[in-house]
Amino acid sequence: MGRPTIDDIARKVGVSRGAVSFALNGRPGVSEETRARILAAAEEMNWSPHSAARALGGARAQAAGLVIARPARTIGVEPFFAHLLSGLQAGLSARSVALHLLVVEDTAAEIEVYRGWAREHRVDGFILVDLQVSDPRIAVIEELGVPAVVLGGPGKHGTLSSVWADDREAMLSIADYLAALGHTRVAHVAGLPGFRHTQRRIRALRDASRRLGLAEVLSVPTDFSDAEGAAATRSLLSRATRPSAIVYDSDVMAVAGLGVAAEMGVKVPTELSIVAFDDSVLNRIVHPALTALSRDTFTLGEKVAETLLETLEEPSRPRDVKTPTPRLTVRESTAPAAKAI
Amino acid sequence: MGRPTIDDIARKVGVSRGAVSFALNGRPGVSEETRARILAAAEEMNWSPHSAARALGGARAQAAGLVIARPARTIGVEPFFAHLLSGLQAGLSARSVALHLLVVEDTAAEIEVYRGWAREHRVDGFILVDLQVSDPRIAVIEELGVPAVVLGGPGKHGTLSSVWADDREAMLSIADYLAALGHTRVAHVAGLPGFRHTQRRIRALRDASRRLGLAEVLSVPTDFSDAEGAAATRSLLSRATRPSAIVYDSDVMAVAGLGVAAEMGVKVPTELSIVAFDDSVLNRIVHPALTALSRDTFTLGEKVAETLLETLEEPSRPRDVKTPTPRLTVRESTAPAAKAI
DNA sequence: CCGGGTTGCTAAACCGCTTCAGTTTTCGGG
DNA sequence: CCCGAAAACTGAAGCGGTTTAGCAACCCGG
Repeated sequence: MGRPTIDDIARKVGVSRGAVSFALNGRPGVSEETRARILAAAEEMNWSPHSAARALGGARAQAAGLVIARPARTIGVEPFFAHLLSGLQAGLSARSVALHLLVVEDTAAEIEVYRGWAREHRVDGFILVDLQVSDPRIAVIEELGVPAVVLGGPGKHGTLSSVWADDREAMLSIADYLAALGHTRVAHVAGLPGFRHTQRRIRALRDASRRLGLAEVLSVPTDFSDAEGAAATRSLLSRATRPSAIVYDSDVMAVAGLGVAAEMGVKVPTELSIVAFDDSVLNRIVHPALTALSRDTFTLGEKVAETLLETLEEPSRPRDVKTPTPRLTVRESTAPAAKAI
Repeated sequence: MGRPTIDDIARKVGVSRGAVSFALNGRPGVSEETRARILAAAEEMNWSPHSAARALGGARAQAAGLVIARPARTIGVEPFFAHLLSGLQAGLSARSVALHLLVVEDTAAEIEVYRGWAREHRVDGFILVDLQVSDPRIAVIEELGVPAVVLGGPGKHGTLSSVWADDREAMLSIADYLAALGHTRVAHVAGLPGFRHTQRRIRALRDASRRLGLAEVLSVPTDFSDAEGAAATRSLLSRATRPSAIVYDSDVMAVAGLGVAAEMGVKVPTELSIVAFDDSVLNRIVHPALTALSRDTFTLGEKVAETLLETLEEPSRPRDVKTPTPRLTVRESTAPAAKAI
């Protein structure tokens, strides 16, 4: 015989199907005594609900959807996503909600997937990452009427929940630290200019440099790849007055930059300080180890999961969660600025 | 009004529900003319099937399950999984099969998830990774009667399909290359001894060293972490007669090892050659760039997806797919052995 | 012109669970 | 001891598809 159904249990216990359903879902309508017998029988028969059948009656699909729009081969270069995923998992699986994951090439494809999944009732909610400056996805999700949480903020995005860390404040703390070390010529190898957090970081650094009286900050946008990170570094270090400190928007680019410094004979940290805006093993295993902003991506993922679950419960009340501002982990790649060039 | 259902289409076209189902699924039972009208209506109404409803009637869930049993925080340290995921996605989404992903702490939990997902009909098939020496999961999956493909081979695993690369041959090619460079004292920083591929690599290297007349090879097992990779390297380089070449079972450990060499003043590649058994940006961005065995993990993922889809079609006939043996990409970390110590 | 096989379609059952309108039982208050 | 309300439970409808049995119309050969 196949998997046991709710009917099998009903027959065995000698009650109706409805009663079994009530008992198994902890709703009123059955006596405690009957409930206990039903639960025992279910346990004994090793029953578990057929997820599809449940989802049919308009109920939850018990799944969340995450679509990542990046060229497939570049994914996983940074540990960021993997950590985020782990955290998401941890948060979701606690309530046995599964994660539907898809990697697509671009935002257009991403939006199509949202449409499809919503129509097919495959998921109960979405998680949006890589928030863009003027993000077309927000409107679509709102139109679909599916709960969602946006990673990256700050502030609400229409009716959607959001979870965010204060990139601005984080960048300011880096600037403060470098200024305190005596650096005046600070450069910035940024990420994709279309991303919201890239813009926030660029602006924060510029503001800080004004306040601290640093020379004009140079922010170079890249596509987050190691190749562009290296290229940007090469160009920065080739300038007549080269920067004494560089902030990188990702760990991969920071490591690539470190390599370029070595290649060009620029000593780290005596001649050049390096700070990565993201932490992972990568920063630890190179020499010198890189000073980095440690945000706990795993916990961030958990937070996102939690927020999504809450939003599912109460779709009418979107959340706005700020996560702790990441702190600087100082390692060997930062030192006081050299007196002369 | 909510999403259109098959009934709406039937009403609109003026046929029965069954006819619509036939038409939409390309089965005989309707005339070409009616079929065309139904398809047009479905298109116009922007209909798509409710996945749960479909899954109910015993049909496919259109999802594959992947459970990874590793401590959540260590996941994503290596790009391997991310690349594999991307490839899987590419392969599965071509036929719009989704991927159910879960990260758990250990094999026991992993097995529980398989049981649950199978009972709940959440997935049509499983993908097993990190094949262990005597793997308890195989028997469980077989007992559950759910199609699956095992990544890591060689050979069939009971009734399950498998996809594998020839680790043995790959390791032999590394040994041959190192021997040709004149290295006689080769060491090996291996991965988890419980994994099948770790054992195969260790054995292959030992066999090769006999054949090539190298000194006894030292294989040090680790947990794949950068910390243990560094520790193993430190211990190897502290020996009275230290190795002139080290092969690492992962890129992360290789980079960590490179760091230790620098820390101990051992010059790479003049005094020590380093080879990584796995390739990624990591190997490219450090200096010197690491010679590595490049397996195309993305394509591997695609292959796994493809194999799973085939197995779903014909569960009775398990596949056994061998992928191309990875090739050595030589960079700057390998050189002829120094004449004297 | 009739019998038998196709073809094209309909109606209804079914998948496993939830939910809701009722019905029966229990129980407390007057 | 009766009445009404609450509690416990039943039975059936419904969710959105697939599938099967059945039926009418048509085609063809003898």
